[in-house]
Amino acid sequence: MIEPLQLVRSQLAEHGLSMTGPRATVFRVLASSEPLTMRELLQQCCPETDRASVYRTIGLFERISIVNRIAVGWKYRLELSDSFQQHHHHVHCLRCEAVVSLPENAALEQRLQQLAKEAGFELQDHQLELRGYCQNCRSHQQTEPAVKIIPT
Amino acid sequence: MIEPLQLVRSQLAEHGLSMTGPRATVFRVLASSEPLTMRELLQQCCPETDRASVYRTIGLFERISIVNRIAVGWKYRLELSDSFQQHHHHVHCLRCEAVVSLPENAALEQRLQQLAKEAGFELQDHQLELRGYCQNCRSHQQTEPAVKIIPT
DNA sequence: CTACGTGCAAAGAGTTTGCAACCGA
DNA sequence: TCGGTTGCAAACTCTTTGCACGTAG
Repeated sequence: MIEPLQLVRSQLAEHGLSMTGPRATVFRVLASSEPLTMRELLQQCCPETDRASVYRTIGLFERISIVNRIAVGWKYRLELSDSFQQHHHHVHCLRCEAVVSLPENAALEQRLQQLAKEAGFELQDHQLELRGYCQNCRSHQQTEPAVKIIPT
Repeated sequence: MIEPLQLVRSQLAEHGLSMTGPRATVFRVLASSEPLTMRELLQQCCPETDRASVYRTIGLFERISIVNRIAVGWKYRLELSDSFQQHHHHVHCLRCEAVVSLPENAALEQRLQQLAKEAGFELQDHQLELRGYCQNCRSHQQTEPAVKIIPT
């Protein structure tokens, strides 16, 4: 992997756009961790960078394929695209909320390709999220009432 | 399949809650179509029913597993849970936005189970979204510029 | 120099909450 | 009757936009 920031700079240049402070900040923050929520990203970028710029940068990065929005639960998170890290999926612990990356799996990818084809679709992209309980949470799990009542 | 509304009524009863007009409306609307965005659901329920009640009902239905929020793109949509329709996944056309249900696929489900297990997770649930171009859109597709510039 | 970018403030969506009136079992 | 429910309005959170100033190439 070459200097990733340079890759971003050149992607921007291809579109006649330039590398700037806010863009570098957003990239750096995303590069340093697991997928982030927008809230977390904002917390790490502001007030050094304005919220609006973070939103604009994310929008731009998505359009030129530097960033992906992925679904975790029904909320989205942001992570660098497959140009910056290997294609992968996530497992998400329903108790501790941990998000873990799964190793790439060629057989799975191939099967999905096949599935789409059978439905008459030309597959461009996909996202998969597994949800369950991680090893740690399973051992510390307390017994739960059979029927949970959570009104309103 | 028995009268689905009765099933909802009994699920509610189990939690000491009751079937009401707004709840029936939300259920009926969801039962009659492909996964809806919250906006679409609101359009079909209001003003007959208040927005707040729709939100509250969806929240409740999720907690007692009548409704699922699924990710389509990075936005969510609402659909009835697997108690009311067979477990399935979706393909989503990137051009015409159509959302199509895929037939259940046992081999795939099994493989996912396996994958999670290898990562030390006990799989509870999962969601998969395929994205691509449907047959129709592929034939009508126009040539696109190699590099799209979409500033700001 | 000039088009692209930024911060700030205000406007817009989308969603939640407090409260008094209402209703289903 | 008595909690659970609802409508309404207000409050909040998240995201987008207009504009004048700043800046990379």
